[in-house]
Amino acid sequence: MYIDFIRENQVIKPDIVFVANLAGVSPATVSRVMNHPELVHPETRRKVELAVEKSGYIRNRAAQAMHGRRSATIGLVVPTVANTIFAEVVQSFNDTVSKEGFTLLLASHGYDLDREYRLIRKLLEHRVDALAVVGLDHSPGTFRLISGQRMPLLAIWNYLPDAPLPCVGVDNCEAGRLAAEHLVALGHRRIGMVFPETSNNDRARDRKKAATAAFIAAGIELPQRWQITAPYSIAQAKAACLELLEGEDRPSALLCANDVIAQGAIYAAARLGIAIPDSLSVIGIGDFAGSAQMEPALTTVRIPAQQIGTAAGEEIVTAVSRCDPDRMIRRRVELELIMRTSTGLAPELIARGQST
Amino acid sequence: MYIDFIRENQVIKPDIVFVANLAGVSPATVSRVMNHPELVHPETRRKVELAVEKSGYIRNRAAQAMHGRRSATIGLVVPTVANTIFAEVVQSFNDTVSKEGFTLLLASHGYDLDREYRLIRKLLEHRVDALAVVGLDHSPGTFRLISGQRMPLLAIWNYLPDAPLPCVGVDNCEAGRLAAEHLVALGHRRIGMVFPETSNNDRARDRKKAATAAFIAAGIELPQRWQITAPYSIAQAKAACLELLEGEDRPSALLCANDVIAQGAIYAAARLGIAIPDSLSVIGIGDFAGSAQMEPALTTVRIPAQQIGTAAGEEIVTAVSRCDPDRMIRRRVELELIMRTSTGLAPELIARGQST
DNA sequence: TGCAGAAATGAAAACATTTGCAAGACTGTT
DNA sequence: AACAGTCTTGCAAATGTTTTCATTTCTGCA
Repeated sequence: MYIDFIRENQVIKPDIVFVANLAGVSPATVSRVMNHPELVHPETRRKVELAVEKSGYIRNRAAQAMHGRRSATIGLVVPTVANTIFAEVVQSFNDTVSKEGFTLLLASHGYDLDREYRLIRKLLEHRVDALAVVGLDHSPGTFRLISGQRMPLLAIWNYLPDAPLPCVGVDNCEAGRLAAEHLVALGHRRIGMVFPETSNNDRARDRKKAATAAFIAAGIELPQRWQITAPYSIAQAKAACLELLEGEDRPSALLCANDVIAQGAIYAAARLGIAIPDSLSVIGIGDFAGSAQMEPALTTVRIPAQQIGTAAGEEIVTAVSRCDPDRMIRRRVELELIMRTSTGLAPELIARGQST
Repeated sequence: MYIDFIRENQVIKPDIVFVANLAGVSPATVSRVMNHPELVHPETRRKVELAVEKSGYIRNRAAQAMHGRRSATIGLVVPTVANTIFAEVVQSFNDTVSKEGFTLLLASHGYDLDREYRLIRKLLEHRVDALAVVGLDHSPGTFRLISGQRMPLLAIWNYLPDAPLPCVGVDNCEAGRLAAEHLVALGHRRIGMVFPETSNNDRARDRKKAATAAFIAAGIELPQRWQITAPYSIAQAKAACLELLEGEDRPSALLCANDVIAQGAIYAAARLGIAIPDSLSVIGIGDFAGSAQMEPALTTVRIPAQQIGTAAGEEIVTAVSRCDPDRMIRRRVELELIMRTSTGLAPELIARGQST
């Protein structure tokens, strides 16, 4: 099919002037057909489109980007895509911006903020039209880097009223508080918490702080031996919870940093034959895919990942098209406590209920 | 900090000539410092690096790509990233190519091959240095499009000895066969299968075909009422399995297209109080994150996603650096049956064992 | 000191496109 | 038929790099 364009054993990659010649017009006209079709006469347009078709021309975005125009790419930096956690938000964000003609440049740093800095630099080298990052916690270098650029930047997943960055997401403090208050309302007073290392993760940090505050406000003590650390991995969370739950002296409820950890906790309980929710309540945060279907179904604070991804995509697309990098929107997405069957009244209350 | 570079209220984005002037060298030298540092005198190099630092210069990959050099991007097209299915492979693929300085352009088509075509076109516009796609099933347009490009292309996830594309992955026929033979070996003869729509999904199709063949070879009939369809969603798979499993006339084993569906099946059984594996065996394919930790732990055919992602990343990086688009490697990654607690002897056999 | 060869640098062309400007081709009106 | 205005289109400059080639500078050796 492309045999016409092979000369002297050399494959000619059709460029805009090749197409122009083929159509009998100037390169400028071809460019206009690609970018502002309304400016060219319908008949000419048809001729050009035919030539494009015939030559198999694929326009070069690099050259376009070089001209100061848009690169039609958007950078997205996430801690990881391997877990369910961000996969959904990546998906819906991608869908949204893709619909508007943008392509996603994805980078993941594995909760390493130095690596994040380097990745963002690389994305800037590619002249992404906008940049989305997860969370509000970033290295000083990162903040310096992006403040030097005149480019829309958006933090997703987190919301804070006084965030230093435009953001679309949820209030993680509220998430922690909601989860804690639910356990308090059910009468639990012997409470364990399972969180990952919070030093590079503002989401986990906020949740933990707020949950702790809520418990203390309710006059509940949080013994150190029930505060454990596990990364966002079902396997490691399950292992950590097994250790915590075996033996007699265990909490009556577990507040988990997210649903992945909560899943691990539930499996650990199942393994040990601890009845949920009768002997142990487990609450997560996130409401990831599958949490609702588990048996027992997981009580959790729903973070509408899809909604966040879509909203973030919309915000970033409008920011790019308005060419207004300083638009400081902060959009808050609502949380919701989803009560399912993994939490129940504290065993103490049940016992008392039975004895009366 | 960048105040030096603001003139007449106009922010100057430092380009290579700006840096060159600042360092008192020519643009060519700056370019060399960035790309072939060994060619420039250490002292000059230091001066340039200082100027780069001072000006906050970020090199423009678009301009670089335009020069026919590499764009330093690799395109990856997946059906979806929302499920656990491909998330792991995306992650390890990204990690691998990122280590070599490439950035990932990600696109997802939601199992729509026409959309896949359009996305690939867009990636070509961005002049990705190489392209990876999932599976060997693609539209004729896609095949035509990529065969016209002289660019490394790699199919990941699937392996076929006579694949029309270079590929790195597993043999899905073998996966289906392994799963089926395991159930046969356990004595099951009343077998149900839960698969998604296979028209746009060669992986599911191969698995199903091979499993069916294995059952038939073992003289097992597959009544239509036990062959059900459910997409790769825990919720929908659970719903479909609930319907299949309630009532008396149900199979003794379920072969699921992947672990997501198997999870749904297990939850459905749990909901109905069907004992696994005593009354029902469930086998999946994939061994996704969490499958090992479930209670009961899922018996499955392990697809080493991480290994595939890494291997694919390596292959594609060498293909790019060798500039050899016609390198037709086909790399097969080994499957492994992982026996856990979700499968057991057929109830009929247990009963007979008890009666003797 | 002179010279060959190596090392370091600069000048300028090339890459594929977009767009401001200007010119040419129409349209309808007087 | 002349003219003003509107549509179309082409010319050419500009975009930010890389790289070839040529030139200059340096090094070691006679």
